[in-house]
Amino acid sequence: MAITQFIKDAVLESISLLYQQVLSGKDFQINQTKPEFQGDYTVVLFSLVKSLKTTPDQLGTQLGAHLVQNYPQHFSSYNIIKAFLNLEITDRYWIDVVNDQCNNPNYGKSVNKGEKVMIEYSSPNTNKPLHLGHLRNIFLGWSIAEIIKANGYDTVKTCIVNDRGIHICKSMIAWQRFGHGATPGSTHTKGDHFVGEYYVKFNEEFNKQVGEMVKNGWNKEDAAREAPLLQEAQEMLLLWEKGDEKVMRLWKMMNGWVYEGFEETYRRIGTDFDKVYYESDTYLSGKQIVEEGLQKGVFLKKEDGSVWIDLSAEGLEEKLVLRKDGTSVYITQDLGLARQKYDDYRIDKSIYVIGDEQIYQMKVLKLICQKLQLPYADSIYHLSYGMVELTSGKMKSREGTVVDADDLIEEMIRQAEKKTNESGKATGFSEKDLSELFGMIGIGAMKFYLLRVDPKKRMIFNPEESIDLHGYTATAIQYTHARIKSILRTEQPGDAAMDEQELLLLEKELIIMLERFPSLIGQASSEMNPSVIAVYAYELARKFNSFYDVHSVLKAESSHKKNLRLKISQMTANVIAHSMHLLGIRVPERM
RNA sequence: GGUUCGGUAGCUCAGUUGGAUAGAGCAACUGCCUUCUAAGCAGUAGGUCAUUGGUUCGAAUCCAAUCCGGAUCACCA
Repeated sequence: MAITQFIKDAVLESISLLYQQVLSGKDFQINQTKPEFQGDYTVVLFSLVKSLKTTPDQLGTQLGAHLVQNYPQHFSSYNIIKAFLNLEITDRYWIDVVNDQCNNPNYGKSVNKGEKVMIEYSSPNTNKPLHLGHLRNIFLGWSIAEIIKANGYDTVKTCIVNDRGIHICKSMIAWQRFGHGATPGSTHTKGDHFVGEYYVKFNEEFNKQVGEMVKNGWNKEDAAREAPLLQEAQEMLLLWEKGDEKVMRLWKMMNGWVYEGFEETYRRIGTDFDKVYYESDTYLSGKQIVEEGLQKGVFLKKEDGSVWIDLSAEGLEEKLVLRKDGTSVYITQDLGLARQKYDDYRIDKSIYVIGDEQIYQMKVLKLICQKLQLPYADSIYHLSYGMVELTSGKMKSREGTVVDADDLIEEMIRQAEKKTNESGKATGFSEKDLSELFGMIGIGAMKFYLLRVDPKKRMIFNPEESIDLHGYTATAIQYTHARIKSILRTEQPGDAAMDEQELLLLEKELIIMLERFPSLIGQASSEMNPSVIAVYAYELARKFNSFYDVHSVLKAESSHKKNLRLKISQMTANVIAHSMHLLGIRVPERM
């Protein structure tokens, strides 16, 4: 049990004995004691004095004395300042925490809750390579899945690939007309980039055509609608929907190239999915739901045949769910996919990691499901995150200011290599270990950079400056881990139970931080916020470095002390590694 | 305009769900490698927590209004 929970329970029990009143844990607060005061945890008495009809001083004195007397193995002393009851926890308690948990590989994890959570993230288009925005999405989704898993839920990581539609046909047309049979292999280009180039090519050629048509007297809008290239793409989309063999073959081939490219990127950044959905498989299934909705009277059909839902009672407008020609719109597909997910996995919660630009869309999706009284309606949760912007403003593909994921990854690994070589510590590694180390550092820095801030805030990335490897970074945390491992390679903690001994301030502060880890996972999980873990991991590393600077582990004052410090070090390394794992960041043994 | 998210040090961000004198990193400056890894540590400097009012023992945190910035409100995906 977490110490804060223990204190709460003890205070409640004491109050019921001393005042014959039953209160709840919500009636008061436990905080960490500020460093300028004596004590470890503080009971804030203000909120209690009124209902107990007493003064802070009196309550504090009675409570403090009672706690110290009745829980001597937990509380060693107390003091009262204003209405703050500062409690000092016994060294014995902290030492036991280290003794019990220092080598527990499951420290921090909760028992299985028997509920299943699906997390959808990444969800790329097949005609554009991944960019910085996707990276934030992917890192967030993967990390939240791991955090939720550690908190005792079963998780299903998933991804919906947007692999059909007019935009895909555009790259196909461009490749047919301008590709001259080139392939990723023949041009030594990564598949997703290769296809992305043809999408760009299409738009260039299309704009050229429109420009010429305008010169020949067309008005701009008509030209944009009637341009032969676009006509071709639309014809191809019709053929695709009919399942035309030639078109399907081309589509599969080009998508295959894209997937190979994506796979490579996913592999480099260490991301995976348990289940991948393809829009081409699911886009039709929403129509069935529309049919059911019409029967239930939730949807209404207009004279032209289009189908709508009236959300004015919910403060929104009428929304179209099916076009008059019977084809589906975006929300129709979402409805289909939501059902598919539930049918496949019977999930208790369905998290969508999608940018905050789609808040409205997701709100509508959930509302419609609720109106249809679908069993999974309330399980839908949109985890919206802010866009990544550049110092120069938004990323715009048209202006070539998109930060490409693969470029950034490569740049980061180069940085890691450069820094490592500068440090002169690259000796004694095999070629393979070195390149693995550069990957850990470079990709770790990138992940940490994107995960350390609150997901819902938009963030600004400066492409002129590379992501730092000093200060509040993954690198500093990884470095601390390597430092500890270096100690543990020299000597492992012994098995002997530790005698009664007094903890020094920094030793105790470290243990207090380590003790908080499980409840932090709980917090990060319920907030769905990896930055909670990132902040914690850095603070822990910082605290250890402060400790390391002042106290020697291997040359401790006594063998008891040495053993204690070895155990603290071991536990710190484990908690750092676990925290970083929750962020998708690996930690090196040496660096 | 409606809805919604944000505004904290020069810059990038924390702030334990309302608690004690608001904290980190970067950038600047000063110290610390004959010591278990200096990718580190210790320190200096930097603040009208957008503004105003309210709620109460107590507000960066909650409420209201205002200002500034983003997103969104498609028979686009």
